[in-house]
Amino acid sequence: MILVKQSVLRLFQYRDFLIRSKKLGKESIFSDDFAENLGTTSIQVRKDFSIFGLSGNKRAGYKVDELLKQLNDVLKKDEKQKVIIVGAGNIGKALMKYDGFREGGLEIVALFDNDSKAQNEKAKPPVLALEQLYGFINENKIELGVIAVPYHSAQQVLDIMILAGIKGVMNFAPIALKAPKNFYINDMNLKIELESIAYFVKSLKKKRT
Amino acid sequence: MILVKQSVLRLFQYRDFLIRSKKLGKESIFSDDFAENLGTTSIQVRKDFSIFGLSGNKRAGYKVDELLKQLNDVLKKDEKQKVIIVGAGNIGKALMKYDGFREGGLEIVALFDNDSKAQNEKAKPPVLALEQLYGFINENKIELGVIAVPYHSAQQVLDIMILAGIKGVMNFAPIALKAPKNFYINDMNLKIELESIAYFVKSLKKKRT
DNA sequence: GAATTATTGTGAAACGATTCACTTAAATAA
DNA sequence: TTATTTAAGTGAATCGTTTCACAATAATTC
Repeated sequence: MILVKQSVLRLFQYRDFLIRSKKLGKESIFSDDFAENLGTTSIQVRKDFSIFGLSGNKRAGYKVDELLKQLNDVLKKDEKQKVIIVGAGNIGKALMKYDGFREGGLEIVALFDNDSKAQNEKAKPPVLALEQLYGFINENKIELGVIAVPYHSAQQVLDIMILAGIKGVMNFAPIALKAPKNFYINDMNLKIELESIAYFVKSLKKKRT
Repeated sequence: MILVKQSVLRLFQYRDFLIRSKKLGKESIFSDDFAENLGTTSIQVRKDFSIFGLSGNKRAGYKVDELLKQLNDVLKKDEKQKVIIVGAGNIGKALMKYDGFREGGLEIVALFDNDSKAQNEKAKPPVLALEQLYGFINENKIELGVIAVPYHSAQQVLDIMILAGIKGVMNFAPIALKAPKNFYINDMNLKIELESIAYFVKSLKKKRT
C-alpha cells in the first residue's frame, strides 16, 4: 500500500468534523465545508477522498452517514484498541486523563513507572512496575504504546516494548529512537515544536522590517 | 525567506544532539554522527547545513563549539522567550512542569483558566483568570502561547490571544483553528496522532498477510 | 425535457523535500 | 612532497504532495 501519511491524518480530521456535524443534525455536507473547517481547500479534500475511493454525489455533496461509514471502513475504526503508557510523570498522567483517546476508540489499559510511589495496582487504569511491562504487553497482546519517560531511559523502554510485541508508539521523549523498519514511531517532541514556533515567529517579524 | 520547515525542525534536533555531545566532552563531530543519532542520513544533515550556510571542515568534520555557535545564530537562540499557557487542566499543568521548555530557553510565565478553583495568583507561575489574559499578554509583550483548553473554547481563546498580540501558538485542542496568514499555529492533535499510529500499525500487519 | 448550474472526481502540472552523483579540499600515508 | 583517503558541499534528478484545469454528472431552473 502507498504511504499517504498526510492524507490519512486529514481523513481522521474529516472524520471528527463529520461526527460533530452529525451531532448538529446535518445530513449532507460538501467538500467546501470540510475545507472551511479544517483550514484547507476543497480540492485537497476531494483529492484525499479520491485516493481512498470515498465518493459522494455530484452536485449534492456527501451524505453524512454514508461517508462516515466509508471513512470508518477505510480508517479501520472497528474494534477498540488497547494502549499502554510508559512513564507516569506529568505527561503520562495527563495523557491518562485525556478524554480524546477514549473518543477515538483508544483505551488506556495500564501505565508503567519505575517509581514505587507512583505505582498502584488497584487504580483504574493500574500503574504497574516497569518489571511487569514485558509480561503485560505479551499477555494482553498490546500493540500500541506511549513513551513518556525521561530521554535517557526512552530507548531502553522502547527495546522492551518491541521485544514484547508492541508495533507502534507515540514518543514524548525528546530524542530520536531506534527501531526496526516495520515498527511505527510518531515523535511528539514538545520542546522542539515550541522552539520552532518561536523561531518562525521571529522570522515573520524580520520579514516585515 | 524560504520556508524550509522540515530543515528547521531538524536543525533544532542537531542542536540538542550537539549540546549532549559537548557535555560528553566531544570536540568534533561528523555528519554521520548526527545521522546515526537522529535516524536520518548524512546527506540530509549536510544538505540542511548547506541550506543555512553552516560549514565544517572537509575530512575533519565539524568543531562542536563552532557549529553550536553557528547554529544558535541561525536558530536565533539569543534571549529567553516568554510563553503563556491557556488552560490549566491535565495537559496545561503537565506542560507547566515540563523541563524541556526551560532547557530550550522558553520560560512559562503564566497559566490562565476559567475555573476559579484552578486559579492561584501566588503560584509560580501564577494561574490567572481568563479575564486577565488580554491584559497580561499586552502588558508583558508575550508573543508565544500554548492552547490547552477544550475544543469548544479554543477558537475564542485564540481570538483574544491574537488581538492581544500573540504571534504563534502550540495548539492541543483537537480542532483546526482560524488565524490570519502571518500568525503561526502548530497543531498537536494527540487524539489524531495516536489514532493514526493505530491505523499504520494495522496497515503494516495487512501487508505481511 | 432541455439548458443551466453547482459540485464531485481526477489526470497532469507544479511545487517542495529528499536523495543521488559528483566535486572539492583537508588530513594522512607513502 | 606526492598520492591516497575521507568527509564536506552542492547542483541536478527523483520522489511525494499539493494544486490546477477541466471533464463528468446530479440537481435545479426555465
